[in-house]
Amino acid sequence: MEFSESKNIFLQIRDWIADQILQGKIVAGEKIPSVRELAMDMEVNRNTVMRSYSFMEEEGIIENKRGIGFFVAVDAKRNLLKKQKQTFLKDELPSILHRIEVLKLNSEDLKILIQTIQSNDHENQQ
Amino acid sequence: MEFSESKNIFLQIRDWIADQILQGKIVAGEKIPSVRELAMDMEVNRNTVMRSYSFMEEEGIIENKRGIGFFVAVDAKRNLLKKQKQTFLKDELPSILHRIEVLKLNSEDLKILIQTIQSNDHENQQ
DNA sequence: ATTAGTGTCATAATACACTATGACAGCAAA
DNA sequence: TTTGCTGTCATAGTGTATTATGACACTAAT
Repeated sequence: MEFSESKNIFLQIRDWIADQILQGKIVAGEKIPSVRELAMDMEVNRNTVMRSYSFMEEEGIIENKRGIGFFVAVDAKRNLLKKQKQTFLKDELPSILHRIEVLKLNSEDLKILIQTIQSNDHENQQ
Repeated sequence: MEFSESKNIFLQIRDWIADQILQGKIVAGEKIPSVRELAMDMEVNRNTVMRSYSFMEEEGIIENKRGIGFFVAVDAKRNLLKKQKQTFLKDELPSILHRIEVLKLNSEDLKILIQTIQSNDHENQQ
């Protein structure tokens, strides 16, 4: 995995796992990679992955079974959706809006963005 | 100034100055705060501000006059606009799109976003 | 010439993310 | 019971952002 320089690695790992859950690639009750295994795959230290997992455990999106490993919590996806939606609209969107205003980006520059939003309008199921 | 934990302070200072320039609050040729002064205002070390300024000098958006201070470069605004526009569309927009897809945010959730974009459509000058 | 304001350089100390490694306990299967 | 997975804890080392200070050269104004 390729990491960004500007953000802590253990948070990027967390974000990656969370994204897997939101995309449905990992479902509730399913086991996630062991600390050692993921550390190997991502060419990262065990302690760093451990930190990500501890962090996610406190958030309640994964749970530990002693001697076995970590598993996706039952309401992980629902909680992640709620929390991230709130974070995005409240914290990230304002800076995005400011960016768009300052850079004077118009409908043509952001055609893909508008298309993406509109395609979500036609999906009312859940 | 309030700093985010996740990003380097000297980069946040750079972003702040760049934003002032893009907004036209500081114009070409104008003097920006001295290293010591800005450090005081932002409650940050001199060396940290110095790092921001050195960084911006390498980028060509500010210039130094020995013994006097730093000044906004002539093409600073134009260069910043070009560079940031490119960075936004190429690096940041993709992750925003992915976020919108995963969180299934629709036109109603992002009403303000769409309005902001459309208001830029009616500004064809510059 | 003196004073005060500029940037600049050097040094040391602090804080923290990340790494490297070893050791130990719990669990499951052979 | 042994083997091989799990997580967990402890310890030490590295790199780097940030802080804290001091000192020096340049410029402008008195």
